Amino acid sequence: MSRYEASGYWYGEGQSAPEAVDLLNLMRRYRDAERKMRAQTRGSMGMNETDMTALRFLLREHRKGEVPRQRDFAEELGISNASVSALIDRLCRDGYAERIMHPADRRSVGIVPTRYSDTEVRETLQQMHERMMSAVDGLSADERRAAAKFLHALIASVEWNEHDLGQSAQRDHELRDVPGSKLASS
Amino acid sequence: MSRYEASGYWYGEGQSAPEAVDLLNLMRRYRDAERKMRAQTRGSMGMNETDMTALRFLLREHRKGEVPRQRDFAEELGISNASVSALIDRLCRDGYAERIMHPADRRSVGIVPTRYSDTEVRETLQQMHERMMSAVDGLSADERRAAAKFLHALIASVEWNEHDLGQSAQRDHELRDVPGSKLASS
DNA sequence: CCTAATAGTTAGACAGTCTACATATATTCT
DNA sequence: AGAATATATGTAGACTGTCTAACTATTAGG
Repeated sequence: MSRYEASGYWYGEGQSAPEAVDLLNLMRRYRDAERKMRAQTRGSMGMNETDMTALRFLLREHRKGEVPRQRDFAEELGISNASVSALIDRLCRDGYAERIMHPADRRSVGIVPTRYSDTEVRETLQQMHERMMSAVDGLSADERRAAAKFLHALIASVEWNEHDLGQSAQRDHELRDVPGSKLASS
Repeated sequence: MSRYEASGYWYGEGQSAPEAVDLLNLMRRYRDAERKMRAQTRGSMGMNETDMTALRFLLREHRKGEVPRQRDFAEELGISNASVSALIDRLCRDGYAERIMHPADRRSVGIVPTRYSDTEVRETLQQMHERMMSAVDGLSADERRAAAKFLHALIASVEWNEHDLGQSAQRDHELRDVPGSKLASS
């Protein structure tokens, strides 16, 4: 209990539907749950966020039959080439990946996952993925349509920002006046 | 275009509904869009992830009439007291927060946001939040119900892990032997 | 009072990132 | 072919955010 859902608690068929704010709260709950879960996985594997993301990218590419190069990681992760060098060092040191010569370009280094890393990740993330899949499969066609519409609406709302803002921010850092409070000591 | 939706592209009423995998892909798209957007906001304010999360927590508490202490930040963010000290130093240095004496406990420091920080954040994140609200408001009651059901299902799938794993994770950090593979070069 | 618990700070170490520079290979133009 | 330029990666040194451990100040219990 103590779930804090603002208005509608059940949504059970004939009941009152959830408000927009309830849905956004649910999204936040989902995001937090996922973040927590990923943090746990990372923790148990002794990895940081970036390295974990890199490893998942590597496994994804590998399954597609691609052999990514370091520059691909830099682009995917949004970090510098130098940082990728260090990152791949760590993945290799800990036995998750290996450097091979790239077949087509001798300047490049091909990155491949070890069998170890595949099973390691599969045992954690993929189980959850399968549970999510079967859970969502239990929805009706109409419900899936509605969920997709919902998500499309949210994505559009978020992506709208990227074109709009991005310039006005770093202004007047001096004139900060503090709110009237100052309710110190007592 | 080039949206990659796997099977159903329209979901337009009588059309074929999205598969479970499509919905999970949409969730990923949403997550990536949100992450990107937050990264941009952080960047434009010159802050890192943790500091931004802390500032949003601070504003949330302040609006509720609470005056959080440093230990509250440590708990919320999952970092040590020492790191919170440094974090609050940064927030104060950059004019987003101020330390005040806590009314009830002279050991504690109360943290309050400056008016500056409120407007700064409001101008960025809150606009998006309002757009999301109105977008979701455009859905029908049935659609909102379905979206809620969808999210509940996902949350359950993710949180299931926390009870299941979590103990069998932090074990054997020593004996991890690297795969037999070693399938290096070509 | 004395002891233990709690809130915060400081110091020192470490990890992951960056920029700038260095090296090796590829590509293109005469 | 030879030179100039572009690409892919590696290395060095600095910076930031985190941690643990030790320290001060305050509170709570006996």
